[in-house]
Amino acid sequence: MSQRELPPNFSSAEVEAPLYEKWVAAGYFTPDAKSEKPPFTIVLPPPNVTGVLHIGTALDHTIQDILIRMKRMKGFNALWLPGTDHAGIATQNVVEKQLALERLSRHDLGREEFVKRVWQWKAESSGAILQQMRRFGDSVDWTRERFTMDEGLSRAVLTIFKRLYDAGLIYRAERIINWCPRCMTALSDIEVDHSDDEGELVSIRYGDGDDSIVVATTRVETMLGDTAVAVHPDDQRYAHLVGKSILLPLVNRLIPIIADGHVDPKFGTGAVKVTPAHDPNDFEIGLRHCLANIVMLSPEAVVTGTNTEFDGLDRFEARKAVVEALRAQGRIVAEKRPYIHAVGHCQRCDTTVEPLLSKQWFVKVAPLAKAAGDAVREGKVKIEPASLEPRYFEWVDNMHDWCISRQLWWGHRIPVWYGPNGEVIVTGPDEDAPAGYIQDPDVLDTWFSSALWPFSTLGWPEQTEDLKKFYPTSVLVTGYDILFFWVVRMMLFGLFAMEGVPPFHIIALHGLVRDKFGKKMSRSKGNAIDPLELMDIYGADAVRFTLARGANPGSDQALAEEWIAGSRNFGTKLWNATRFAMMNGATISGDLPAFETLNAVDRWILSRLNSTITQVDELLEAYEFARACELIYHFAWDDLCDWYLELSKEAFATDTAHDSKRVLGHVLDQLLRLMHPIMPFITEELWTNLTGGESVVLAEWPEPNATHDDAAGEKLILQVQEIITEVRRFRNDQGIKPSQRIPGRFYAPEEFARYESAMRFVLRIDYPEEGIFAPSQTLEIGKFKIELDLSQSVDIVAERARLSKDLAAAKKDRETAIVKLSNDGFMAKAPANVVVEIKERLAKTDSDIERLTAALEGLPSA
RNA sequence: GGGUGCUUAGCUCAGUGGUAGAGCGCCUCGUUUACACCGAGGAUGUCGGGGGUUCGAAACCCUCAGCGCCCA
Repeated sequence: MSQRELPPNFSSAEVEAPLYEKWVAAGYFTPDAKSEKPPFTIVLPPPNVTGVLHIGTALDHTIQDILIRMKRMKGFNALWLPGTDHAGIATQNVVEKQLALERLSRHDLGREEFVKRVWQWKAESSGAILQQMRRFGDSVDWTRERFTMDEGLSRAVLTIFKRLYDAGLIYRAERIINWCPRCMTALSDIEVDHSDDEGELVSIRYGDGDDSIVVATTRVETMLGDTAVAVHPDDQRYAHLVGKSILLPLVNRLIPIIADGHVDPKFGTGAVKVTPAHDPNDFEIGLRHCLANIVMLSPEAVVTGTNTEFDGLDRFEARKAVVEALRAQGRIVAEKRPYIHAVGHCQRCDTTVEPLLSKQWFVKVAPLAKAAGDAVREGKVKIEPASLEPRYFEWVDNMHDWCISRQLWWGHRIPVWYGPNGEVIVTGPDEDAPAGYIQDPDVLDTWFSSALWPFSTLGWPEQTEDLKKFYPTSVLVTGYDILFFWVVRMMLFGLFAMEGVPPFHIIALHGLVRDKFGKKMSRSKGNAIDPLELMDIYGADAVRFTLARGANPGSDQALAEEWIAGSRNFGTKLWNATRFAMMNGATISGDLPAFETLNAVDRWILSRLNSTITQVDELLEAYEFARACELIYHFAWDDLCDWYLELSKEAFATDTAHDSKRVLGHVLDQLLRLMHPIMPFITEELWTNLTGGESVVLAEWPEPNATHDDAAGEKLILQVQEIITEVRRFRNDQGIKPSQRIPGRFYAPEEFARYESAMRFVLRIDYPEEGIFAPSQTLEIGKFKIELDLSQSVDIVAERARLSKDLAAAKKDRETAIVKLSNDGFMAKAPANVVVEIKERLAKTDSDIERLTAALEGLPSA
């Protein structure tokens, strides 16, 4: 093992990429399914093939990599399985846009050619995010990379579809679905984003005279498809009209007035128009009253089949035209404008979604959702943090049937075939439909195949070695924002396909990354942060540490570039500390000297290391990444750099530090291991240089050592720190430059004697020269006293201010303590250790006050 | 409308009953045998308002106010 001197700075740009390739080439990230080691599995939430690494993904990956790297170091057979999602609509849109540049539509190519074209696009231009993951340091197993449309996963899709169909859990029906007139496909509820938009609430009078009734709507054009007017059964205002019919304006069709308990008599006039083919609530009313369903919009959202002048108009043009026509008839009773109401938009293209009656395939979710809810209720699956459980239950307990058919070409084609005489058959893998049967043209919702991800990627439905070894997965890490899109669906299908074995033991949810003021990032606001740019400037480690440091379970975090710079600075600090340690001979060879034989500074840093290891391990296991990072940061920067190295410099300089070299080597070795999951690159570079080992990726995770717990030693060093801080404060208040050396004499209790030279070194206080030493100032800190010979006169005013401030603080502390101790209730009820603590505090303030008062009186008057 | 959070230093946030914390920012000093991407020192808070429980409340309960998210 040969140690070389490190350069003065860590060059992330040069070092990171080669390190990553070294890891991959060495096969560190590829677990062996035959290994006897216990498995630990995470499946990567598959990014869209069209995707890039944005800041939210970076957080998600940071957390997963921390867990995987830690478990790998702990001796688990750790698998982090990567892959991508075919992302039906998103990908189809990308390729359609390309075609548009050639003035072609997908219909010009035809289905087969178009799909070929998408595959070609995937082969050529997808996978940017996979390269970005390498730069980020993700320790995924690339040999197991999967794609939701590769052959194995497609077999899984066919298998589960058939099983669900045979179990009666997939059916085809006419229902109101969300229709995107631009994408020309159905959408599931969660693919629709609701926003409060400005619209217009129009009140229209149907009928005339005593038999007229006023209804209100924001989608006036749908009145062309009305088949009833509904009122509440108990509403006396309309009791005389129920059962009668009324003439629908413009269309001149007679429609019934019905009573239905669903109508809210307090909203508007208490009467509503019923358009069963264009509104989910109206559809339900229609079913209860056997109303006709009149579809009055084409798939392009153009008015059609109403036999009115409005046929051929786009829905928004028709809205205006119908209002004008009604106005001409004097039927507009009121117009409220602007009227803010929730409007659904297509998640992919933002087009206003149209609720439309349509024949689609659905998953019957009730029994599946019950099982998914129970798995969490029974504790088979834990949600971290538990505070997000109510959201999960709220969703699974009220889940609507899931519309799974999409009128797209890119995706898993629905394995249903229709025979010449209306037969319907479903084909599993390796099954063919009889001749003359025609396959359903639609494809499945993208989330249908992603719902299988935790087991389809491991080889299911085959009983592969991987499946046996790595299922169920250990923990699923994702943002709470896709709990419903994805996590719930994996629960539904996983429990069904795997006979009640849930797809993961733990669901660990994190929040969203926001800008430095806590606002949502968006391109339009210009506050979006690009992790790739930041990696270029500060390195992947800095981005990772910043994200981990902000990751409190389940809650959002704010992010600013200067905080990433701070993390980079932390890396540099660690780099220089290790560099300095190596220059001073820090080593890991030989046994660690017996703890009792070490000096208190060495014992102290080992004791601090020990509690840091213990707590960081607990916190990481509890998904408390922010708190774990905080502890690491303070141990490394404050304890190690600012105190241990400073207090040890004198010994290193005089080469009296044989044991300390071994201790320092040990501390750095352990610290670098502890930090490696969070900052993999810099720790690898430092650790291999320090130890000569092959790679910290494979190093064992630090174990706490109970024999290194040293409360007494920690207390002693704490006092040393207090003394040093007090003297520094004095020097600072007196305007004495840090570099100026001062003669001084120490009067210290026995236990400090051993550290006098270290303290003198740090404080720049020289031993007094006999005969010349003329003390002009005395400082007392507890039982510790220093006499200083100040060549210049003491700044009396500054010194009085300093002492007065301390005196005031001591008096205030004394008051607080006395109030407590003279309180009978406190004395009777407070626990003994608290009482003792307060008494000690009182004693300390008493002596401080005495000392400070004397010192103040001893000052010459100004 | 239903559910669920949040309100602590200038900013972003930790802190689940025992003397209020961190990072960044701010002020002063500084070419110390690692590091200026640094060091030393310092300033800054009636912990949203009010009430209650308790010997003791930033923390537990009630209430009011403001902000947010999810679902309808």
